[in-house]
Amino acid sequence: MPRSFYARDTVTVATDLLGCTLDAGDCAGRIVEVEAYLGQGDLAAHSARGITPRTRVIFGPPGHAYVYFIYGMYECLNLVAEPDNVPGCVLIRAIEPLRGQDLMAARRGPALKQPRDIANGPGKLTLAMGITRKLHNGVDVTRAGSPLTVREPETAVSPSAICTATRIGIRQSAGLPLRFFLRGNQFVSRF
DNA sequence: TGGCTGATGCCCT
DNA sequence: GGGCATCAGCCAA
Repeated sequence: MPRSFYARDTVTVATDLLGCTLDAGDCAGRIVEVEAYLGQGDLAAHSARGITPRTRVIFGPPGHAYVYFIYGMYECLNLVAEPDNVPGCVLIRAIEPLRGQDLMAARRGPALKQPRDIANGPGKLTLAMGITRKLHNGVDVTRAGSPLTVREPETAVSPSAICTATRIGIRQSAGLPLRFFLRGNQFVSRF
């Protein structure tokens, strides 16, 4: 997807990312669940307290990856939205595996029981796809040859197929309807 | 089936 | 030093 795709308001980018193919080179999947983190009035967003060494990329140009470390052991992937200097990003929470399933399952390790659990959560997704701060934070996902790219949906997503809910695992601004997922998809983390 | 908890490290106050 | 955009295993029902 071109940079203009990401240079829009965060909620629009979030819903339009549903159905897109996320490609990490040796594996790929269909985005089925996302959350929007806004620049203003959203205390759950890392950008809520301004620019810090960690949040710098969220304030940078759109179409870049923001990867952060959480709970001492997990990485989470976001895609930066909004024009340059305006904060806003989309957390990628779950994918439906399309390519490299065996590799992803191997990366997840022996704890993995069912195929649907390969990447149905932000920490599982980055582990399965080999996404890390060291390799992926700040990379331009619109650049050909980037270690992380996004393509338009293989099958179109109709607006009626998108469910809206509150975000998972946050305390502040918890009531905002900023989580979006594909209706009935078995690879979503929570229905 | 659902709730609780330990693991574990970084960021920011 | 407190809190955190998580996960898996354990326990009680």
